[in-house]
Order: sequence, then C-alpha cells, then structure tokens
Amino acid sequence: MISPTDFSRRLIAWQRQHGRHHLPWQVREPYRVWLSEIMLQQTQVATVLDYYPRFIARFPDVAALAAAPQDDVLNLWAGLGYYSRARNLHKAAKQVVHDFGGAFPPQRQALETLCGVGRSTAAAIAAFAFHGREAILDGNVKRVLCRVFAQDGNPADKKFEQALWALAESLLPPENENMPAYTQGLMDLGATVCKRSKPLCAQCPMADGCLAKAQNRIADLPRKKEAAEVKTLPLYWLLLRNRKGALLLEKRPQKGIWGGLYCVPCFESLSDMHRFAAQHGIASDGLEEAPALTHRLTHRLLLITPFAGRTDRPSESRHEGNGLWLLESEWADYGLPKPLQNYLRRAQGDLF
DNA sequence: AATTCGGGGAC
DNA sequence: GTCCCAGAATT
Repeated sequence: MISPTDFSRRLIAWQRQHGRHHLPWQVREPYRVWLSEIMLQQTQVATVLDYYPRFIARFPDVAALAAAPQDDVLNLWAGLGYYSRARNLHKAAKQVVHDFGGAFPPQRQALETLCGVGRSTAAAIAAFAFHGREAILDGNVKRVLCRVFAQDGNPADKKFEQALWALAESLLPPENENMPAYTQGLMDLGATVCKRSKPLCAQCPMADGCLAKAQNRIADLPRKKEAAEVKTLPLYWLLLRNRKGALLLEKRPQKGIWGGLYCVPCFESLSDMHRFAAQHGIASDGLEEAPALTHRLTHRLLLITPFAGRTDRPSESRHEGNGLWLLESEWADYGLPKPLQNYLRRAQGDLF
C-alpha cells in the first residue's frame, strides 16, 4: 500500500522525467490554462491541439474574448463539440471582466462561480496557474486512483464519487510549489501509462504498490459505466438556394443540439419542413430528396434526410427573420455543425 | 440519480 | 462496432 507522501513524491519525480512538458497550454497564465481546461473537457489532447492555437491567435486574452460576438466564438469552436462549453466560455470571460476586474481569481471556490467551471476544472486552474493545493478528479485520475488503491464502486454512485474526491484530497503533496508537476503527473500517468486498455505497468512508478495489479484486477478497474441508450432521431434538412446561389442558414436556439451554431433549416417532421418551404413559395414537388446520412452522438443517432430546393423570390436582404442567406465563400465565417460541414463539402455543387 | 449536451481517438 | 476522453449543467 502506497502512502500519500510516497504517492505524491513518486508522481512528481516521474512527471519531471517522463511526463509531458511541451503542450502549448503548459503555462502559468490563467487565461490559457482556463481555455485549455474547458477545451479538454471530455475531449482528447490530440483533438484540442488543432483548435487551441487558432483560438489563442484570435482571442489572445480574456478581454478580447469578452468583447467578441458569440458567433465568432462559436465559429472557432465549430467541430469541437459540446457547444455549451463555448457559450459558457464566452459568458465566463464577461464574468472575469465585470466581476473580477479582468483578472482570474486564484481561489478554487471563486473560480467555480465561472460558467462552465466545475470543481475539477476550477482545481486544475488553481493548481496550474496559482499553485493552489486543490485536487482534480477527471477520467484519467479516476482510473489511476481506482487501480492503485483498488477502488471498486459504481461510477454512477454519488457516495463512490465522494470517496474518490476524499482520496484525491488525501494524496496532495504538502508543498504548493509542486502542485503543477503533481497535477500534470496525474493526467500524464493516466493518459500515457495507466491507459484504459493495455496499460504499461512496467513503466509505472506505482507498479510495486498498485493494489489492482497485485490483485490481478487491472482490466476490471475502474468499473465500466452503463452505456446510455441511443435513440434514433429523424431529422430533415432543407437546403434552400436563392437566385444568387446563396444558401439559407439559421442560428440555432441556445439550448439543445448544436445550440448557437448556424445550420440549414432543420425539422423533426416532414410536414413542418413542407410548411416552411411553402412559406418560401416552394411546393412539395419543388423539393428534391437526397440520400440520407447518419450522425452519431453519445446518446442520439441522427438520421438526416436532406431536401434541396430553389426559391425565385427576390431577397432584398441577407437577413430574413431568423435566417441568413450566405454564399459559399461566406460559410467559413460561421460555425456550422460538423455533419453539415461534411455534407456541404461532399456535395460540392453537384447537389444544385 | 438520471439525462443532456459532440466529435473523434484508439482499439 | 465498443469505450471513453483534463465534465458541467439541468431536470
């Protein structure tokens, strides 16, 4: 059994020798730490590496982000998923400017008042940017703790979650200055050694005291979550072109799938779509059905049937109610859902 | 306690 | 195909 002191000492030494040291967000600046932590929620490092530099280039500091239109923020987030993160990020930037005078607070509790910042994210910011003695508990950490200390519980159980938090707290190193290396070490160990499948126990600094390894339960811990039921959701996309060749897009409601992004008019029933088309002077026989596509989310299987049509009505303005007529050259300026990006790219012209 | 949020990496 | 990823907010 590894003692708390032993655990933190081994982890810090291992991180300095074998951990990751060149990720672009490994800096002291709270803004960059915060941005990376939000982007990395439920998202792997390899994916974030594509988005983080563009975001920093466009919004170099929290004031620039707070002053930007939401559409610009969502445009840079498009494709990364979980768009409430981007909407909350924008809100939180305004909170930092207006509630904290433009500077991130160092206390975990104060950080947790920011939209989209929960306990673990707040702790990570406090540890990396301010050397605060706060414990994180993300997917990597849970896996490491469940194995090293043979924690066997239902991941959906509140009490078990609480026990893991208490364990994480008990393992913190005594010195504030070691908090970045310790916190990074937990993440690095989980991501590169104590992996979900085929962990590299031979390279693990905890191997000789790992209870799961001693009990031959590495493959069984942590316990798996029950897979959520995936419901199929039929959707109908209306790809409407005007005489100038512009495509009609709508900003989606803030709540729900792809909230705040721009999408072609999207309906859950065919009759709703035909009613909408009729308002644009298009009869049912004026629409051409395209082959359906599927798009899988964690808890939904979207079954999307696109319909294409043209309107001859003169649109005096680019704006039309909730809609926006955009030429192909302008699409890149708006955040579109990934499946729509893919569809428009593949369709290239032969659709119309 | 259960559900709602995306998209992709690794296998 | 499966499982899960530097989770948080809502119901």
